[in-house]
Amino acid sequence: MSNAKPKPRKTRIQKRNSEVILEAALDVFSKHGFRGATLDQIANAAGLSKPNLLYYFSSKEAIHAELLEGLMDTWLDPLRALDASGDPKEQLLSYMRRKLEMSRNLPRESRLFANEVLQGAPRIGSGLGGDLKALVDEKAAIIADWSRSGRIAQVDPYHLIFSIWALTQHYADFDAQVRAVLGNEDPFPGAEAFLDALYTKLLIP
Amino acid sequence: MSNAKPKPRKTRIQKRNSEVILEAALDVFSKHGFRGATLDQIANAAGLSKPNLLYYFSSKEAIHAELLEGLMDTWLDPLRALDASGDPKEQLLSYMRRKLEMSRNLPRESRLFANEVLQGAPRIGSGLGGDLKALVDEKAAIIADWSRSGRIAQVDPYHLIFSIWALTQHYADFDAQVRAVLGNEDPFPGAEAFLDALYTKLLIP
DNA sequence: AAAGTGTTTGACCAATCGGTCAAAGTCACG
DNA sequence: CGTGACTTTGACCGATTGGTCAAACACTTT
Repeated sequence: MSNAKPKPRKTRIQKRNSEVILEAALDVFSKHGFRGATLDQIANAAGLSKPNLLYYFSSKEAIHAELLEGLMDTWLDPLRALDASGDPKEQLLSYMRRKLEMSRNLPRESRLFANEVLQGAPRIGSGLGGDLKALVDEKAAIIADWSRSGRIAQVDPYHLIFSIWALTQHYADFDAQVRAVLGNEDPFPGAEAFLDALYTKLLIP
Repeated sequence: MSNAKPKPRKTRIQKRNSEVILEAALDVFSKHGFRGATLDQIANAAGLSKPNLLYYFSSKEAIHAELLEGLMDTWLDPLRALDASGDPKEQLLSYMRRKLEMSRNLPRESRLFANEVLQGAPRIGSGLGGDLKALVDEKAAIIADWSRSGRIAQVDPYHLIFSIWALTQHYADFDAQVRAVLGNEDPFPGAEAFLDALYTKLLIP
């Protein structure tokens, strides 16, 4: 509240080490959750000493907060790209594919969010109620319009968005379960084919 | 490996306190994850002292393990009920509805599993690769038969099952996010209507 | 090369963690 | 009522945790 962190990294070393720390922290936090992660693990993964970590970030919470904040934008980008003037079915399928690709390419980020939301989003609550809700409301209105004008089937736009989140992130968040069932085969090609068919059929007016 | 825990509770007090402890532990573990939960929290929630907890369970891990094991059956029951001789669409929709109902009525159980799987299922790995995989393989074969005989559309049975897991459990596991977007409105009626339409359309041959 | 700024670390700390133990208390039952 | 088994707990322990601090080190600038 009182003292805004000095975001702008000044020196070359500061920039490099901050990035190294955030990268290591993403690894550790996504694997063990906030409470399960330790500063020693992060410091070790970053190749720095623990006091050195705390020279760059004032606390464990500060690292976690900066990670989440920095990721939020990336995470919501695909939804932002949903274009009211595009072809409805194409827009929604492309949104789904982008989210699925993010699950494949950024599974740690997905699990970081999942850990946070699972436990009630205690450290991000405001971000969900604010930016996220506003964005979803805006895009849900677009989808509702598409439904109303008969360009896609009648669907609840909120649950449609939820379904895209759930189905795509599942492959990152529940990777252990998916792999336990499928063996070590890459699930993403099959997932994309399935989801393509699923949403194509759903959206037919 | 060496010494099987004496499962059978003998006295009345033992039965009662074991249940109280497991109930409290479910609350705490599902809210904070294994690492985030403390014995003091569980003891406090159960209304017992910490040493008293450890009189009934030999360790924190033992409580967690018994919780997971006891829940696994309940959790897989709806899938077990999938009947090869029933009507395909009705069977699958009814499986989905049961899972959705479990998300509504047993959200703590859902989050307990989610926490465990999210972190790579370190304390349950064998259960996933064994019982779960066998059950899913069996039911996937049934669904594949339905597809092959043209009674439902051509769908990958594994991803169909994953989708039911993802879509139903999402409402329990990501409750914080759902509520942040929808307000405090109950999401389940809308979810059921949406999922009904989704799977009805998907399964049409 | 000297001074000042920025960086790194070993040693340390209070708090909390899971878990132990001996002693005290309570219960069932002959 | 008395006795033996069952139950409860306060005090305690070693390990780990997030975090501090002063001193050492390195780098840049003049």
